[in-house]
Amino acid sequence: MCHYIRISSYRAINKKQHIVMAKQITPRSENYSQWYNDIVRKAGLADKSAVRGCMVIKPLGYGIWENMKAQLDIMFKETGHVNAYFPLFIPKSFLSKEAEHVEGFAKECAVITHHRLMNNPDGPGVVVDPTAKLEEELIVRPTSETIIWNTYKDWIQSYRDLPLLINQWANVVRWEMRTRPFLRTTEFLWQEGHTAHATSQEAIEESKLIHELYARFAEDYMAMPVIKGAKTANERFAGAVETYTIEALMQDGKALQAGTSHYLGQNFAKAFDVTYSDNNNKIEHVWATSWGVSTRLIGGLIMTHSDDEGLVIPPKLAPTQVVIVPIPKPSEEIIKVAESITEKLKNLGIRVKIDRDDQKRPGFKFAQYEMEGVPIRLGIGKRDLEKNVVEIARRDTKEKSSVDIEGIEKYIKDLLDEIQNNLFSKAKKHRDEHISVAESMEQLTQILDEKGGFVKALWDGTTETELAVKDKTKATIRCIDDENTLGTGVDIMSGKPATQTVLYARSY
RNA sequence: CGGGGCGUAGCGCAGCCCGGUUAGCGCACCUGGUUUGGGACCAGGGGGUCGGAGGUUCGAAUCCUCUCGCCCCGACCA
Repeated sequence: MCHYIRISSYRAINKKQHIVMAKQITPRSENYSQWYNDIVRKAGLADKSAVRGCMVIKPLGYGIWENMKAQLDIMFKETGHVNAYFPLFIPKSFLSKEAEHVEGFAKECAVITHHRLMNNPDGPGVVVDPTAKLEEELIVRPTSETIIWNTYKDWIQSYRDLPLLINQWANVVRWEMRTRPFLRTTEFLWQEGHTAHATSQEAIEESKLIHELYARFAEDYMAMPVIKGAKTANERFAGAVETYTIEALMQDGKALQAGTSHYLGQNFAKAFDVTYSDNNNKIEHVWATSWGVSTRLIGGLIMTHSDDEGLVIPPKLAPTQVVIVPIPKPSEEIIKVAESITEKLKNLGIRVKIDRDDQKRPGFKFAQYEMEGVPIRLGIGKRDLEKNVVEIARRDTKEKSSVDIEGIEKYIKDLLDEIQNNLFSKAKKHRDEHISVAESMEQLTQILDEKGGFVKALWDGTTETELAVKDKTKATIRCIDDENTLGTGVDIMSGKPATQTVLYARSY
């Protein structure tokens, strides 16, 4: 049976509409970061808040996060992890126990010094009560390694207690100089896994397992292709022996670090004196990992798929996958059909919504749902019902077609998969087209300026060279190429012998 | 913290330079009507201590001083 009766495109829009739309959302070509801000605000993902650097995550943004969280949580549990929850506050002294760790985070910590307010004796309002000063200040966690390892000390005695595989869903605070919605906010939501192992080998395997898991999540669920690799010493997490990263490429050619998994060696075990007895009753320090992804992923999602009409959400993460719009507005007859389709879709686990508003006109709603990134829109009007069809519009290609109501649920289920796959292929094509090779600094600079994206080059392995390149080009080493594609030769910056291939990019 | 810019209705802005009726416009909102297959139209209506404090003046959104906040660009970073 052929479902397609008519295919048309609504890419062509008249001049007046162009002007109307331009008022609503800045085109990417004009100003990419303004476009990003417009998407966040106008699609209703997040709002500014009264607090500097902090955002209100609105239902659409939070719905995407909930879907990400639900899937990641399944994946963590499938790999043997369990959830727990540790305090928001960390005693100041904990932070300084691991030298590199405190070095990395000290400059961006919110500090609690008092625990009570009082009426202002000199006027209206309240002031901090000076007598309520804390003996030891508390830090609002920028990450939880320290409080968790302080706890693990009591939990781990024997090799039988290992491995300890714990994740927590939490909020953290990092007092950044400059913030951007989702990409870098003062407070953000994330998950942080913290595991303890009996051997170095096991801990390394764990960190690689999660690295792999993150890449799978990014590609299969977010439809966001990523490059996997290790960070350089300079870019490593404060306190880690090795940091594995997934790096995505945004539409403007800048890279985004989308998730990191750290092998911590025995650094935290030693700092917090976490030891276990092995099966020979010998005392050893445990080996550790930590790993996290945050609401930053939503920023990555936006800059991977969305367009000048608004947000585009991959079906697997879309809070609403299908919206049904009665045309021109709800009637008893249309609602009856809509509800019957809804029922069938829900039975297949598809998230569907009927627009029951009777005020706005269809054109307005179409534009609105495109702005909000709903993957599939069904239009049902009298004209369709006469032919027993509905109009299907897909968000990714903006194609419209008429499809028989009979068997529509299967058609939609397949179409959701197709959209998911199409978004991934499109993003992958863009990413692949933006991986270049530079054999000289001139080439590197030229590629970064004209094309953007990842640029492979040989590196001599020194931080000095890495920083010199950053100074010259604003690009950093996003990760070390696992396969060392370029083999051996000389570093493009220093001219010294080089045995490692790295990927440079300007990044968020 | 450096360099730019901006605070006037929920949002976007004009007015300020050159002080002078009742502070205005678009969107949004409310009411009524006509409409309704790609962002409807007409009519009526509500909403403002002009970021805050002080000053100059008969009179301040407008001039002066101080202050608070925000945005963009850098350094920092997931």
